[in-house]
Amino acid sequence: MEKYLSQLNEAQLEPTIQIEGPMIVIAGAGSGKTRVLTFRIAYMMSKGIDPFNILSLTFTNKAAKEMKERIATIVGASESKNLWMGTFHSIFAKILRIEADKLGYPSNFTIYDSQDSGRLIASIIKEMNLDKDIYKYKQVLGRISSYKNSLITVRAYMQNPELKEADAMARRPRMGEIYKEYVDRCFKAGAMDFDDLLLKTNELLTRFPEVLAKYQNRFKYILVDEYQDTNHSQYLIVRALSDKFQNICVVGDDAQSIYAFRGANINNILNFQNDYDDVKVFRLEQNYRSTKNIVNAANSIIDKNETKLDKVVWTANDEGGKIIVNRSLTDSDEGRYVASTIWESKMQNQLKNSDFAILYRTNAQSRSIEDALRKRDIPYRIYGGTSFYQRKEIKDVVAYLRLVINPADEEALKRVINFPARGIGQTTVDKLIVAANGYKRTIFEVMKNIDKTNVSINAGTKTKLKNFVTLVESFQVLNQSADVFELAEHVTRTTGIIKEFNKDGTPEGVAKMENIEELLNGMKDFVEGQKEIADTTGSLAEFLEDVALATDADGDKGDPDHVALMTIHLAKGLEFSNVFVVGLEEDLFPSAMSGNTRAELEEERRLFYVAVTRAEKQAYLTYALSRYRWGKLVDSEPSRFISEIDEQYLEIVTPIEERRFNPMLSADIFGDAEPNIKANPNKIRYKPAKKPVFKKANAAKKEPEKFQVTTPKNLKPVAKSAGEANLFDSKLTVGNLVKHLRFGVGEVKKIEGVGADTKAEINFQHGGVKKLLLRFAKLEIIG
DNA sequence: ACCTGACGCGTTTTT
DNA sequence: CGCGTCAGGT
Repeated sequence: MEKYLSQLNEAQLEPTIQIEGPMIVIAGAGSGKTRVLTFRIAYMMSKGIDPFNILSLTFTNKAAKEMKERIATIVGASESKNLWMGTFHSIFAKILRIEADKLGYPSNFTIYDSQDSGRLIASIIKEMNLDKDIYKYKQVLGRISSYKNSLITVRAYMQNPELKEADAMARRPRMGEIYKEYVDRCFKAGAMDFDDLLLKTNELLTRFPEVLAKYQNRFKYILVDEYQDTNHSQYLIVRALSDKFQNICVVGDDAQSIYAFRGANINNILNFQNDYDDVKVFRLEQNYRSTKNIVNAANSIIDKNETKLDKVVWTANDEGGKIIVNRSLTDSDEGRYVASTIWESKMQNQLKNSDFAILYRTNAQSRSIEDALRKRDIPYRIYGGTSFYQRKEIKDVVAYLRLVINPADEEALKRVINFPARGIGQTTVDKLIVAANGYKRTIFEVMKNIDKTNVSINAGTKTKLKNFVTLVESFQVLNQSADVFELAEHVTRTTGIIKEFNKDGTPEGVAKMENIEELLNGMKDFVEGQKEIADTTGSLAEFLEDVALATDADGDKGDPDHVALMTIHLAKGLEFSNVFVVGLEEDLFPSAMSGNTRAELEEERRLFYVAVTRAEKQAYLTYALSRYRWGKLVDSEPSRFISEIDEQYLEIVTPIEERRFNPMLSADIFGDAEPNIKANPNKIRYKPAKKPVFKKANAAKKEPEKFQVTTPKNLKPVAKSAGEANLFDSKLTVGNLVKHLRFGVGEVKKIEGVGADTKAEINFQHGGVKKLLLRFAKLEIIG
């Protein structure tokens, strides 16, 4: 242990070895907070504290897994196995399953994801004959979610005239009824939504003092990471559990609080010192991650916020390169800039794909970037977006499995009752829902006993319903003997899902089949993996829980050497050597939705701070003058955030292609950007371009063609300098021997593509086979 | 019950 | 632009 502790600086060491009592660690970006948490837990265990008594709450399951593995290497796997470490949602889902009967829930309750919740609410709104343009299901869901996060139950809502009035003012007087119906239906379906996992935990801990005492005694030591992103419901759980022993350690950075939209309350971290007696406060202010330029630039950003704790992040690292700011004409030009810059930088600095990340404000922005990366054959992976488990075909298969575990699961049932089509239409389903509500039974029970009901459904349809019930029950029987993989394979075959997607050879169908195959493979891995873990059964229920709480950040499959594409939210806690923050435009970042209040704008600014502080060596900020939004080309202005950075840390690149290929534009754009920042803070000040982007590598030679990557149309053969063959329009053929600056001599194996995308596959004596874009590769034909 | 085509609306961010 | 919803036809 001593060996590990010696790796810490003094500021890190203090909180690491402070075990007892309430404490807060205010940890600046890149200050080694994960290391402190990890070592602290290992240290506690080395001092004889039973891991069984330690509860560690993380922000993602991935973070928990990594931390656990790290601790295992220090104290041994058998010890660390007993640690309770995970997200609020996954930890308390586990506890709720144990205690479910106290709340009237089955222990195998379903977890509804946001899509399930949304569909149920939409269905309720329809059943109540409400105008769906006024009662927008997403907004209704948002309201309900925020009630739950503030512990406003249906009963509390009904007794609160202010809330009712607020909803009535928003032209939604029947909000309370929807809320009640939604809660009732979830309960009847044996389902909890994400917010319930926290709300019901609170209910459990308040209503049952003996349960509270049990977990208080169990979790004598509690750690909470990313405390700035906890909501009220989570706050109360932490308070309740830590109340007896007060060994509570929270870690966080107010400057990185970016989840207010989901109910996170920044005051939890700002006020922590008032919540407990004799709180010890630690500050980690030395950044080990980034260059001076990046740290200083980030500080100049966060300085603009009023709400913040007192903290100064600094670094002893190198100065580093300035943050490069690039403007493009359109979003696709922006994509091409990013792709070509990655390409160049990889070549010239010997970097891997995984040294790069591209971060954006909204998922929709990934498309133009993807296109550009694909064109250059740069491997990438998109994190988040519609994640694997949210795809239709996957949710369909999973819905069958959910029914096996919990046939009361209304959303799963509605999903697959007529998929693949078996002649049970909407009208029938509507009748079933009405009947189920009338009989106070689940839809599945009504179907099962359809002959004993007075539901007016014709005989043929009744038979179809009975067949469906039999089908699901046969799966339940198989589940007694088969593992998850075997069951799922059986399900996809007997339901006709496989046939459904195979019937037309459309690319979509093929892709869906591949996804289902991937799901099955994942199940096989799960079954294999669970065999090694003693205290799990590898059961279907466990698999489904993993699926329900899977995070987009979880699971890294495929080639690990890829460029990472993700939203800034998802990038929190991660670091990359080179980071591109794209789409820095007003109404996009900061988002148009956040322009109303100072608090919202400050959150956007913290988000920008998070984005910039992901970078270790080099950060790039890009924006486009126009961008496709909703299929229309929309003009955009540079984000105010760019001009908020102290300009001494920036290097503003003048995109040469604008001048070269758009003489009209270049005159306008370069002319009107006068440096009147005070009067118009949204306008960026443009310095004349001093140097090209790749100044170091290109210092010796001028290579204007680097900036000509706009559209293929614009690419014309460029004048060749002596001794350097530009092969763009050359007669390079298969079999030629060529010489490359870095890779040396090689033989041309294949030529593919046309125009700007012409690529040659070359087998180099030393570098192996490489695919090179001819317009960039400086090749000399030598034979 | 189910398919087709027209239309209209939406994008913050996620456990 | 692309998805989901709805009316109309079969």
